[in-house]
Formats: sequence, structure tokens, C-alpha cells
Amino acid sequence: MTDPFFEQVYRTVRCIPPGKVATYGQIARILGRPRGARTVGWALHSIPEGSDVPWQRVINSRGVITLDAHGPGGAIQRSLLEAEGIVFDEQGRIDLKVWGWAGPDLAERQKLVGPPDAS
DNA sequence: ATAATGACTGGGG
DNA sequence: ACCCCAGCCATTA
Repeated sequence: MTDPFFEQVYRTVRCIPPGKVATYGQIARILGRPRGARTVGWALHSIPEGSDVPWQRVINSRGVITLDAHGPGGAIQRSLLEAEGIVFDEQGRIDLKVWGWAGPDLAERQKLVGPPDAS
């Protein structure tokens, strides 16, 4: 929770603009941890309710919602994304070629990984 | 300290 | 393109 990597994950996710999505692996790579996709998932899993982190914009590399895919959690995430204008295909998948986030530019990226800010 | 569990992935069949 | 699986890594039991 107060883990520095988790904080970096939250800062990065907050950079994803409405109507765009990123993958767990993508977030991990941006933060210099190419094999930490599952850890990113855990970081989002431990986000408290009412947080300003747009957790719904993070999905798996196959363009599918992994959170509680068969329960209410997945339905909530899907509705939140559709409310931002994102469209799901017949198979419940999002085309990353269309809705995928390009990622932060170089300067923005340094602000995410670099500053050990602790407010 | 060992084993099981996930909001994951890339590669092989 | 789909399914399966070993590898990965923080958290729990």
C-alpha cells in the first residue's frame, strides 16, 4: 500500500486518459519491471474505494477484463469503460489497436519513475 | 521457511 | 485464432 512501486503504479494509471486503456504488462514495463504484471494487478487490487485512481482503465494483454470476469466486478468495470466511450466487440473484448493508450512521453515517464515524492 | 493463490504473459501446440 | 502451461512475483496461509 505504501509500497513505493504501488505508488508508481497509481501515478501511472492516473495518467491514462478517459477513453483509453492500458495493460498490466504495459504499466509494469513503463516502470522498468517487465515481469511485474501480476504485481501491478495486486496493486490495483488493493486500491481503496473512492480512490481517484481510474483502475478500470487497466485490462489484460488480450484486451479482456480479468477482474471478476463472471461476477459483478467485471460488469462494473465494463460499464465504467463504456461510459467513457470505449466499445467492446461481440466477444467482450476491446481492440487495443484502437483504444490502447500510447503511454507517457519521455518527460512524463521520468516524472513517474524518478521523483521519490512522499506527501 | 514452504506452499498456495491471483485484476498476468509470451510462446508452443 | 484459441487453449494450455511454465515462469513470474507480492501477498497469505
